[in-house]
Amino acid sequence: MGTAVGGERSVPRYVQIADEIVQQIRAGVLKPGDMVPSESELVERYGVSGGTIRKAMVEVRASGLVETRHGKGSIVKDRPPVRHRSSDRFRRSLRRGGKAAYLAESEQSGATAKVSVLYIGPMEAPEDAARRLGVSAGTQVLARRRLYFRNGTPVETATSYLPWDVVKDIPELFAENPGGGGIYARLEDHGHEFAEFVETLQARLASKAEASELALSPGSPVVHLVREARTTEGRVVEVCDTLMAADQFVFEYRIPAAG
Amino acid sequence: MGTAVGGERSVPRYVQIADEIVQQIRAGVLKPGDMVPSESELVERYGVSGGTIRKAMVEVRASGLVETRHGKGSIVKDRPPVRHRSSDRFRRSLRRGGKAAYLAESEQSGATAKVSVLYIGPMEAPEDAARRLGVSAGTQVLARRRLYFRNGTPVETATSYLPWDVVKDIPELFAENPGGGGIYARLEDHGHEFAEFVETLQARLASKAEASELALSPGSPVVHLVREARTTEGRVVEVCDTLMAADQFVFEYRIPAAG
DNA sequence: AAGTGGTCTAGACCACTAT
DNA sequence: TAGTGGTCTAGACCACTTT
Repeated sequence: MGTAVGGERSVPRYVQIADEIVQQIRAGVLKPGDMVPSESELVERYGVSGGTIRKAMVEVRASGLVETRHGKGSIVKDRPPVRHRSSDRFRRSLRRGGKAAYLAESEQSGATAKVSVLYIGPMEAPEDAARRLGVSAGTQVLARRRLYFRNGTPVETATSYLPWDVVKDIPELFAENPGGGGIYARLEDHGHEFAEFVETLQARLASKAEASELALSPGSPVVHLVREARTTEGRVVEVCDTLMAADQFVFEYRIPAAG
Repeated sequence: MGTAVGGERSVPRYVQIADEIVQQIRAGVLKPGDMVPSESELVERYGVSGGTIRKAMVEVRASGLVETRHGKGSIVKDRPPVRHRSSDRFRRSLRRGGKAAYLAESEQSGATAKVSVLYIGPMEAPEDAARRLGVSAGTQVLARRRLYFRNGTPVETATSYLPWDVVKDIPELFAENPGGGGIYARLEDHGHEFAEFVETLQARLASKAEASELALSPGSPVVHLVREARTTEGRVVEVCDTLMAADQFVFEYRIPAAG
């Protein structure tokens, strides 16, 4: 029945249990790849009801140390060193190497990387992208939608929007692999010289749909990053809208003091 | 009893209810300052048990649109236009104005801003800050710890660490108000010319302690930003470690394409 | 079929806030 | 004191995974 201890300690039992489990992971008692004991086993071990264990596991999941799958159980996640996403990645000199920024960065940090192309083709520009491109909402643009994997798990979705008049004469931009240096190199090949990239970031919790696309537990934080690529003529020729699992990325920006 | 509908719709009842409440807020049926109906009232209205409403309200809180206080209820939050934290804030020309970056930015977006100084004085450098400053851990440095408010609620904590040999001859750096242009202006007054600022950002969920310091619901996302201020001599003369409520900030960075 | 997590119930007691 | 959210229970049924 509803005994409800409460009076003794101010910290709730489910938090205590969650902390204990998290500590076991951090201390290495539970190693990456190990299964966390099942909820019914935890009910026995701690002598509490299922609901309490359930709440505790919600907390444990929020720590990001564990991944839970429905009929299976909870498994301790690998803790890959987070990827360093630097503003240097758009420097012209680093594009010459041939590899796209993502693959280069990932392999440098010793992880396997994969890109899966979800869609390349015409699309009516969403409102935000249209505004940034300087066209009216609903105008047809080229969309390039990708899903990025790291060590086999999806970590980032990205959709690039490019004005149709810019892309219509550049067939490489319709290919899955646009060639060495990525789409920015192709755009510069065709006379669009870049002046700067402007990135805006906002962190928030993933929606249900986003969480499932990135294989995150609900309530996981994500970073929403939108990049505008501006040419020396002052035109935005690409808007890239990306959503990233927050625990997989550290962002680095260098800001010159001059001016 | 445990009837457990389940079979009919795949989307759980508590999610449906949460979405309905969130929609009412977004549509303006519930306006900022309004109280959300009490949980027991929602139990009646939706004909479900308390536990289901409870879970729904957890979802609603996760949206960031609502603030819940214990014996009181849930109130619809003001949705101030998020503050645009631009990389321009460190340009020398914008420092001359006299105001510190934070106050200027906030007032520009029509919000009341306040800074509360928590501590200014000597401190043993934490490991991360020491490494970035190029001193050994535990070395004495000057720490300046502040709490920033926006419209009366805390949104950001920031701690600056500066090497003792740099600050010992600059008395203004020990004052609550270091004068026009902030500490960067004072450092330049004393011959430390800045070359660049390097910021690293990571988003994650707030710990229990952090949540209470920033008056956030547990499970709210925060952004951890660390800035290094580098002089033309290649020395890091300040490390600023800040923690921000994620929903209060949009970050903007401009990246030159040259190089 | 057995075991796992996911949803839901109906009711208890506690702690905080108002009056 | 009345009303609110916060914790907890004991048990039900469902959906997914594995054997």
